[in-house]
Amino acid sequence: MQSASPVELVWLRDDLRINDNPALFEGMKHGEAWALYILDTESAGIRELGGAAKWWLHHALKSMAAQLRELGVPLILRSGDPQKVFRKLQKEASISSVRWNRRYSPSEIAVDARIKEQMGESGIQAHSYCGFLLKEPWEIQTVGGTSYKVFTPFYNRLLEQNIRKPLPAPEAQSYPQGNLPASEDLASWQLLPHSPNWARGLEEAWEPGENAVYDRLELLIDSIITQYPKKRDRPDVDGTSALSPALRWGHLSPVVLWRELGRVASADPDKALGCYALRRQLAWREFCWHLLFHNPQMLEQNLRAEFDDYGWVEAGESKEADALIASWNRGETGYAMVDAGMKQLWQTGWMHNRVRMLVGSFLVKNLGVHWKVGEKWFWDTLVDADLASNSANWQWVAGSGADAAPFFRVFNPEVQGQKFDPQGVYRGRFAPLSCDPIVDLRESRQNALEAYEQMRQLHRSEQS
DNA sequence: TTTTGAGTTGTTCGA
DNA sequence: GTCGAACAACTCAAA
Repeated sequence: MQSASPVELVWLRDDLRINDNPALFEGMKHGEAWALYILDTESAGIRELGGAAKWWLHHALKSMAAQLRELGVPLILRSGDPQKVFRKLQKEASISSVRWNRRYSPSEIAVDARIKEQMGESGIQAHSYCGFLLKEPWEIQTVGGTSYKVFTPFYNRLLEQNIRKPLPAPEAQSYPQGNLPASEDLASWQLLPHSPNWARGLEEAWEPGENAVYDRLELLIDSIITQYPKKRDRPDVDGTSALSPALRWGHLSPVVLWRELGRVASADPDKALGCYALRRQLAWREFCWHLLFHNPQMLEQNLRAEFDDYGWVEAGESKEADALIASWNRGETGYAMVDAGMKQLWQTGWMHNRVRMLVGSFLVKNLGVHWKVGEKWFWDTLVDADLASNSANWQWVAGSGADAAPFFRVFNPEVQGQKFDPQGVYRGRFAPLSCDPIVDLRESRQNALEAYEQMRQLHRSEQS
């Protein structure tokens, strides 16, 4: 089943788009291109996708396959260990080169490095590109040549950078005539939930894939952006970009968004503040990947080691602990803002940014539960679950991160409700029924502050 | 090497 | 009702 001339293989991962996709663009430029997506179920350290992410991936791949078909590019689906997948594919077809856009988590870097090596041994070219971030994590450096640990100076340095021009969608090629290597059936991957189908709310809320992105971007630029600095904090209105899943799955290139915001800011002064505020948020995504790239241990460990002594409750530690965690998971804490957030997450696979902070603060500080418990739950339930953002932001909330909120900053869900959901619209939509509070806010806050004080003293005595 | 200024997103208390 | 201070020093980044 040898193809007539060697093919350009484009290995798709978190870049399910045709616009500004460097690997796809270059592959198609150099010859007949085929696209490949591997569901990696075997590589060491690769985290299995959460349920909501699997749902998204299923639909995103379907959408991407259709887009690629129009470009004349076949999409081959394979599952298993990428090394074995490539070895097999090398026997089934004559491959000239493999291209991909880089990934940055420690285990993914390891996988990609092995593939690059394997290609080298087989005499196949391997090229990687920057398509997931604005800048490579190693390109942003302090004056001293080290990585950043504080957001603001990182952001200022990012603003000095030239952000490249986006690439257009590639021109179509004619769909390959001969036999193609077999593709696995997407349905056989069983990414969709079955009995029960808990994804109905997700189906109503989202349309995975690149097609839906540009409608949302248009709405954002036409109207939302003007009010963005104020309304992005309001969970009761449609005031955020809602582009996080598109960025997570690569339906939207951060470069496209960054440049578009720059263009709009200079074209319309009324929108400039909103554009810069959203750019700043996009820079947070960038900062999280910068942090993870330079501190790969942060997926598992507190970035500030003294928090190892905090004494957070872990899952499975006791019946009482598991009951608290279960109440939080289900949105049955008795605090309407927390419960609304957790129910929004469960129903739609997404939660408003401000509410994420508040439910996080509640879990870690008021319930005294380890941030890893929350991190895992978010990983499983968010359609935009992003490894770097998730771990960096949970550590931020917990106070254990490099540039974290001071620990004494404890969100009060009732005060937050008054401020950001003044009419109770958000609470009413997602948590109309309330139960008895599972903890006392004042008392649990006091306990947290005391435990923090104890940890600090322990840390000080350890140091001396 | 030392110094200096700054650091996403909050709450509570008391004047 | 409103406003400023306290909460806690500590680390980072740049000069």
